[in-house]
This record gives sequence, C-alpha cells and structure tokens, in this order.
Amino acid sequence: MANKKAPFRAGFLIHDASRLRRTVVDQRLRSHGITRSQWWVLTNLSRGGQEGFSQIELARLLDVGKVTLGGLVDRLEENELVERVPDAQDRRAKRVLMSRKGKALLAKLEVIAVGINQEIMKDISAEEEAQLISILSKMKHNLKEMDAVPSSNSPRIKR
Amino acid sequence: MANKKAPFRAGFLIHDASRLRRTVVDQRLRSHGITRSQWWVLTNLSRGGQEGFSQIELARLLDVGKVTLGGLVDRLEENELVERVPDAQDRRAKRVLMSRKGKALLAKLEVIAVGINQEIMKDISAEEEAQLISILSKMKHNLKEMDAVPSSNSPRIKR
DNA sequence: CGGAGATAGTTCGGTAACATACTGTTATTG
DNA sequence: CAATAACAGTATGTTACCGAACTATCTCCG
Repeated sequence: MANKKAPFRAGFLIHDASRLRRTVVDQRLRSHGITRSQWWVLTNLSRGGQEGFSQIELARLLDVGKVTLGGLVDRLEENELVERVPDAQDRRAKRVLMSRKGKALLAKLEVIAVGINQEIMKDISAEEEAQLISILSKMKHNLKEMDAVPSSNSPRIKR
Repeated sequence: MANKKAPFRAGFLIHDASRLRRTVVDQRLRSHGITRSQWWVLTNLSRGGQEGFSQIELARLLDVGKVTLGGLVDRLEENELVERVPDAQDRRAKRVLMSRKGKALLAKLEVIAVGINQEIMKDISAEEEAQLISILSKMKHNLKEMDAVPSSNSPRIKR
C-alpha cells in the first residue's frame, strides 16, 4: 500500500509532523495558559536584554509577519506575560518587554519542554537529528529565496 | 552567533519550514483559486474511485479532525471542485466526489507542484531526502503515540 | 525645509487547524 | 426490543497564520 509516486512525500510529512507536534505541545502547555507559538516569542524575548525588542524586530527574529506577531503579543499581554512600552527614540515603535511573571513561566516551561522533546525524538539518534537540522536549514533557506518571507516583514525594495 | 543550547532547534525548524512552505505554495496556487490544503484533499480524493470517500474516511486519510475536513470540503464545494452526495447505506454519512472541474484542475496542478518542489529541494540530494523522510516518519509515529491524533477523529475508546 | 517614500503598528477579512458540544443515525447489548 | 453507546456531520469559539489597506511617524533628497 506504499505510495507509488512520492514526489511530494517530504513536503507533506513536514506538514504533518509540524501540525502533530503543535497539537501535542499545545495540549501539554494548556494547563499553563500558554501555547507553543507564544512560548517561542517568550524564548526569543529572553535574549533581548533590558530593552527588549520592537515588534518588527521580533517578527524578523521569528520569521513571521507583523500582523501575526501583533496578535501573539496581544494575547501575551492579556495574560501579563509581556508589556508594550513606547519606544523613546521612535514614536511609531513599541518595545516588548517580558514581565517578571513571564520570566518565571519561561523557567518552568523549559523543564517541561525537555521532556516533550525527548518523547518526540525517541529512537532518533544524535546523528540523525544533526542531519535533520542540516537538511531543514537548507529547505528553509531555499524557501526564503522563493520569497516565502511574509510580506510587510522584510522591507520592500522594489516599488 | 550559533545557538549555544539548541535542544529544540529541530522542532522549531520543522515549524518554520512547514509554515514557509505553506506560504510559498499558497502564493503560487492562489491564481488557480486553491490552497495547498485543499489541493491535498483533491489528491487523496483521486484515489477514491467512483464512490469517493466519506468525510470521516477522508479525515483519517489526511490525519486531520473532522471539523477541519468539513471546512475544507465546504470551500471546495463552493468552487464546484467536489460534490457532497448522501451515502446510500448510511444516512448519517455523506460521500465526497470530485467533479469534472476538480479532476481537470488537479491535472494542471501536478505540473506546477513538481516545479515548486524542485525549487524547495534545491541542493538536497536524493539520499538526504530519503534520510529526511525516514526521520520525519519516526517523529510522526512518536507524535501519534503521544496522542497527537486530533480528537473526534480516531474512535474514543475510554468512555 | 518640505514633500515623497519608507517604516511601525493596527484593522479587516480570509484559510486552516484545534476542542467542545450538539443533532441525528446506527449498532450493540442486556 | 428498548436503552445505551458509538459514530457522522455540523455549530461555535479560539489560536495562528496570511495579505491588503490604513494611520501615524520618520527619513531623506531635491
């Protein structure tokens, strides 16, 4: 019953794995009132030091559009995990800062995430994981070349 | 600037690659009035013969929940690419059939998809692709074990 | 310096995915 | 055979993602 023609096998496998992974992680994080996407925002934010990041900077870090990021920050702010502060230099911009509560939650999640990851990576060797990372990085690079970076994220060069 | 601690690197890479891939494919298919998810439904449907599939069967094939599938079929039906027909044996069920228009579109898309895929897989050898498929299959298996199958899809055993 | 264009963020509308809860219908079993 | 469980599909509400259009700024060049 194996697929005769499997030209797109890899693509749809990525899609499946990503979706299933999201569902599992979200299920396990739900009791902590956060989703995997929101958690990833927090993680990146933790590298932003005192000044945090503007929303655009964050969007570029995460490779998502500014609309998506705005929504994520909305929900994080509702739960008081982050705070929006007007930028002193640029009155258009807002800086996103992690709250004390956000930092505390992030620390707790770290532990949970390690466990989840071990389960997902069961029977996958370190070497295989390295291969996976290498191949996916190439794909990601190719995809970006194909203009897959969400619009209104990278500056538009051509009029 | 490489990440010191990269325990979740693979997970988030999968997420990124999947999302970027979706954006690219959707962009290129947009002029044809279809999305990648809808196209995948059509592809699976093409193996259903004369009787097509019930929505539940399709949902299981695609590994998505029945609500998601219902929505996809809604949009496909609006565009007259598929048709819902009441099942003769089971009055609860509806069978999903591809229309002539759907078949014609599917044939056209095949060509486009091959091109997109080649671009995404640029600089990735056949051997690497095989590795990728093998590793992702393991992950998908692990994830399903972790109960990542959407609820109301697989039958609920426990009361 | 002043207007044109770029940029930061929001609003709006759409697809895709999820869970939960409900309506019928079928199947089981006591 | 009638009550109950299982199942197919829909309804409703949430999150996450996208693009396009809009507002308020900022920047830069003529």
